[in-house]
Amino acid sequence: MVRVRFAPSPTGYVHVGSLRTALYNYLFARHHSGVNILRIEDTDRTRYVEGAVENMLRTMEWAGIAFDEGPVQGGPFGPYVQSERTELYRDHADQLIAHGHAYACFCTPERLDQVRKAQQAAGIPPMYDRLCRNLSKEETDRRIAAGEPHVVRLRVPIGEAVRFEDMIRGEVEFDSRTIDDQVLLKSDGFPTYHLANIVDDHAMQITHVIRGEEWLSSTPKHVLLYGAFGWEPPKFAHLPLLLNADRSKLSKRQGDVAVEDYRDKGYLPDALINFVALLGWNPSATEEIFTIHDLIRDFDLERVNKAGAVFNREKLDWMNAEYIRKQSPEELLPLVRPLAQDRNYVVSDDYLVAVIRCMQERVRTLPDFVDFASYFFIPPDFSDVDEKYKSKHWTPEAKERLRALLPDFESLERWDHDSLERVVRAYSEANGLSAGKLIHPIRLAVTGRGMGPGLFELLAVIGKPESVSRIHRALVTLS
RNA sequence: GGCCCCUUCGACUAAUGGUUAGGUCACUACCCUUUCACGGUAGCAGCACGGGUUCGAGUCCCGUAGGGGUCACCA
Repeated sequence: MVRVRFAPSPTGYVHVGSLRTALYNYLFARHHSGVNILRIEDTDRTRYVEGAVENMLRTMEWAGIAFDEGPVQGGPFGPYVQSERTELYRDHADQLIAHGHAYACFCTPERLDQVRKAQQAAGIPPMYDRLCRNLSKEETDRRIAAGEPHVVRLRVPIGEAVRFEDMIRGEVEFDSRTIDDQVLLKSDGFPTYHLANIVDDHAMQITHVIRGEEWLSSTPKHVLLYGAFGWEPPKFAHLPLLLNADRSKLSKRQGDVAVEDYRDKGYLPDALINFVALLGWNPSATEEIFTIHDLIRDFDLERVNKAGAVFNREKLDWMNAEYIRKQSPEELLPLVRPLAQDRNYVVSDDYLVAVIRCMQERVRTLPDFVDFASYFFIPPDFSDVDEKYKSKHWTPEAKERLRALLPDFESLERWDHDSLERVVRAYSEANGLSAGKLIHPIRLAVTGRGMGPGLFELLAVIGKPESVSRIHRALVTLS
């Protein structure tokens, strides 16, 4: 039975890289009819962020990533929050010490800092100098009994090759001389990531550890820990990193990295998921749009790439537009409604649906529905009018034609697309001009813009009284 | 700097050792068209470099260069 886990630390928002890690875990679990587990890694009390867990839960739900075991749904291996399992870690640290695989270290942060600086100055790799590694049991016990602050460190074997098989990269080997005597238990009694992670992965019977490549270099420590406990390590799969445009690790400084940012900017969850799924993995290379079911059916860790992938916003925009086009206007309504509300646009559902239908194939994100087409909600004020378009189409002759056409509009009984088109075409034919000579000035007068939906459908949505009055008004105010 | 990982169009990627190196985004042109989009057609553009193995290398091996990650009582 495949059992995988997504193990975020609650830092306040969900990084898109974390989203992809969570997604791959989810896809892998579902593909193999396995179990997807959520575990909160909150062992750093100094980084505690109020509400971060709740936010993460909400974001995962928005993204459609479900968990079979976790803090919300519980499960046979709980609790699924590390800060509630500290006793377990302490017991295991003791066990390690008892078997000689770990030792207490009394070095102060100040001393460690000094040692590190000296090493850097000397040009040698900064590592713990192992001062406390060979303290006698008596001295150790005495100092602990005296209440001296200490940490517990892993006793890394000397001169051993540590190797493991990575499902994505193949065999990876480290010389244990390059591995630090890692702190396992901090002086506050909380475990570090390394200890808690291994203890929990084993306790929760995790079969595959799927995580970001930034963990690759600490994996030998984990392998050593499994060995020290006498446990069989899980299979590892280290995912390539998500990158900025300059190919550095995707970071906050260079744009949006939080899933919440994309949600708030009007990206659909299915689009984000589809996009992020294809960053580092591709099942066919000819198809780009995949439903979550497609992804589950096709997902295969063996096909995950080794190299990092640049997060390309333009392709995400395109994909989001694809997803928006695939929805029905009615499905989009509840997503657009709050945006209209935010801008104090008061319109009926029917009206909003009509606007959505007009704009659907012209937007990339949800807010575009209301921001690209504010004229559906409020009259244009021409403050940001396209001067080129205006000078080309808002000529004295054009205004004359509009004045002449207006009575036909005012007397029009059925104000719908076809009737409007008939009237405009009839007029232009009768006067020997192309329909564009009428269409553009009307568009400008009614919308204040030189682009947008077809004029007749747009007028039909805005309605007769408003359209006619806007034309009248433009005729007097717009010079 | 040590260690580890990586390297196909600008970006995401495909290619049993035998292809004119394919697709998608972006970009360009054209078509459609009342504008903008959508849609359609075409185009631009890539195997980091050097050796080796092989009849044949993007693909296997070695090296070089470049990029990245990591070196905390953070995860």
